[in-house]
Amino acid sequence: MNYWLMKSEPNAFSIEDLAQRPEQMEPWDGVRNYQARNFMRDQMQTGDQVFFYHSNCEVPGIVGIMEVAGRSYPDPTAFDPQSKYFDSKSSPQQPRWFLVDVKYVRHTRRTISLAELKEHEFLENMHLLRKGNRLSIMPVTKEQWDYIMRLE
DNA sequence: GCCAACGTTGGC
DNA sequence: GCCAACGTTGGC
Repeated sequence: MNYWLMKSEPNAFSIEDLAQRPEQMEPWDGVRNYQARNFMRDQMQTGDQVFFYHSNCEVPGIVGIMEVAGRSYPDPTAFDPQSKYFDSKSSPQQPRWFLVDVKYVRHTRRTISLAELKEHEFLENMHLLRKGNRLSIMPVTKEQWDYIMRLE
């Protein structure tokens, strides 16, 4: 089993949005970064555990936990000219962008803020905390995962 | 709103 | 292949 962190701007899609349909799978669409795509396409497996991270908001941080609900498949929004994620260079025959479905697990008991995460030397190697990091999907080690769970 | 850091694009 | 210009991310 792998561990991940996935960012979303709560204005666009928040943990509350995800929690509204706890039994349903939600497609994590719109990712248009190759590194993030590769994680989803090549490495994510059903049952992987994921931190839901709110970015670009008042208190950026980890707000919940979700689960990968299946293997990746081509992102249909890339084929849809009406979608803001449309990419003419991606076709069903040769898809460029992939996604996975995710499933709500739970909120964390509180927001574990970016500022707080930065205070922990143990976490200094997290992708999230590295200078200039802009990845929206990144792996988390089991050790980092367990450590953060104990902060909660 | 600012701006640093980064990724992508495209001319050469 | 280089690199300047541009667009985006995301903390602050």
